[in-house]
Amino acid sequence: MAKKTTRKGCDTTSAELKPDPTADELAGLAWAIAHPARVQILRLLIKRDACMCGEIVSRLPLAQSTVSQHLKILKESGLVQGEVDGPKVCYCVNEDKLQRLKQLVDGL
Amino acid sequence: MAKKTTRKGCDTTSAELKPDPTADELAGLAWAIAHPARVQILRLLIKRDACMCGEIVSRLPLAQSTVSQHLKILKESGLVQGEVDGPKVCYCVNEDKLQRLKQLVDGL
DNA sequence: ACGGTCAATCGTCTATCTGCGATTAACGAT
DNA sequence: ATCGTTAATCGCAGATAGACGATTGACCGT
Repeated sequence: MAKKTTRKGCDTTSAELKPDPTADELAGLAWAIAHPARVQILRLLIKRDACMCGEIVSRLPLAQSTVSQHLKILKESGLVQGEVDGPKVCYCVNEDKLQRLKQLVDGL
Repeated sequence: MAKKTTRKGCDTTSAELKPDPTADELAGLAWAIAHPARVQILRLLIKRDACMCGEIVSRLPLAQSTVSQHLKILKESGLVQGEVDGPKVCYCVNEDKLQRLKQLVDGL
């Protein structure tokens, strides 16, 4: 079987999938910004309009716990990192990861 | 304790959130590629290594129905469009949307 | 008209996301 | 040591994603 016409000269015998680690990397980073609230949070941090969780809460129509959750997701993606500053936490963008995201998207 | 009562009532002081429609737009496009399988599908279509659903199925370790679901999501995002070609459907990338995604990410 | 091929949809199941209030934990200041 | 501020976590609920097999639908050939 597998008599499908050679569509593009590429191996028609099913190359299966290559490990393609960048697919997971890109998907993970994209997932981090796949929610409007997280996009807005990220933008606030990029523009340095906000830095602490409380500031973000006051700018978004979301509860503090919800914002904290989104921040957690952003942190896990690596796009954002938090520096403990006393009882507060100052969040800032991880420029390297942000550039990596741009690079991966641009290379699509 | 204090009085966290009027949580949403005391927001008037700050700028709240700007409508920021691009946040939703970016989140929507990011969501489309927020899954490794969809990243790989998109890449196959970009490289034109594959065009039909069946071809994609043979390259990914996923069932046909699952691939069809992912294609549906990609279509709904606008990144991909399908042209009916007889009993088959030839999927191809919507370059405009792809460029828009790159633009939005780059503008972060 | 009838199969055969291809893709979409249906139904189901599990796992995760999203949101919130309430609670807990960490820290600085008094 | 205690209090007030700030953020993280817990527990709960509803909604949705993700995967699959099975079915349905569309279309081309004979």
